[in-house]
Amino acid sequence: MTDAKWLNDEQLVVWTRFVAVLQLFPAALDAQLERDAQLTHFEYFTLAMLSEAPQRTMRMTALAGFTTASLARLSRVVSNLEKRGYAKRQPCPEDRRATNVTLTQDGWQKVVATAPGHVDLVRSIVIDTLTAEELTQLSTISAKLLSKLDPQARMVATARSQTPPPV
Amino acid sequence: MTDAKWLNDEQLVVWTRFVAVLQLFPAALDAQLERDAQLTHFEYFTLAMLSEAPQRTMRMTALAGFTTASLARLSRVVSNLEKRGYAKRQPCPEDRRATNVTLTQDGWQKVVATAPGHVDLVRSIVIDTLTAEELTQLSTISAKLLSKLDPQARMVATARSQTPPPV
DNA sequence: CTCGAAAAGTTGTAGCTACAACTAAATCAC
DNA sequence: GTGATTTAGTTGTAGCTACAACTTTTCGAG
Repeated sequence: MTDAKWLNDEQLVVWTRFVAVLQLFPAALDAQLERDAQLTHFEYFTLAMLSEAPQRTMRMTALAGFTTASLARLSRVVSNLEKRGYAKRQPCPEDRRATNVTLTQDGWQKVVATAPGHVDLVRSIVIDTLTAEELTQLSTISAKLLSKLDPQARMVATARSQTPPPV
Repeated sequence: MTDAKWLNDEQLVVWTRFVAVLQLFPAALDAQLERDAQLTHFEYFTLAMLSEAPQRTMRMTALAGFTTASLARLSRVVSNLEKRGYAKRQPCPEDRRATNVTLTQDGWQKVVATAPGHVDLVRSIVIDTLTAEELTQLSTISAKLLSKLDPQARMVATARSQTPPPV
């Protein structure tokens, strides 16, 4: 690895702060969504990704990529969403190993109903707090971190399309 | 809340990327520490904070502040660390509601042994990946986010002192 | 003083996640 | 073609965390 053993004071401050962000941010997202929509952030994000896919349908593996999750984790979460009527699984005709997940009408409406409040939170914490310049910086920095965290970039560039509900 | 309903494309990219970081970073930290030292990142961070406290001792509530955790969570983790001989609890004489946690000799050695490998990871993902300028930016941005995530700033500025093992 | 509220911790319970083991289908090599 | 490997997905199990309920002690008001 690298040579220097410890972090200097400045580096330590950055790191410590960032660790706090890593700790608090997911909790804040979960708290808002759980309170307002009885969804974890991961569940919401999964529904949101599905809502933007063509036909609102995606293969499990693709969805796992978009949500940066393991197939195991996604499988459990989709089962749960299915139980609640927000998603539906169907065997994929082209590849009989694969499974297609589709957002149901209820799932779509859930996303539509939930998105505004969630976007408000994201705006209030990130978008409206940082300057345009800082937002750009965060974008660049995140991309660099991701290149180390996920070298093969399984987490695709998030193909955009369609109309509303985004993240 | 704010008025605009959706995020524009740029904002969406930033947010999506950042969500991926939020997802992958903790997993990477846990994976390295679990593999090399049979510790979660939260456990390691707890030990590291203790290692820098005067007397290597802190009240539960203070430690909860430094680790940005709830008392409930910390209590369980400290119990576990105690079972493994890395920490020790003692009733606080000044306030009989309170509990002091102390890093044991074993705990200290665990931190000393674990820190280098962990610092390597942190360097390789963050410190060495970003330019000095970007590090400063990340620091500023993190501070701004924290001001929203934790307005009362329970998470103190991480009083520094003593010698090695830092984070 | 003394009573009600706040602070410091702990713990039961339910839900989520990681890891590993496992099935089934598609591919690749020869 | 046929067996070995890889890909897609599911599920058992153990461990971690959040939330809420509950003690015990301290503090503040009157």
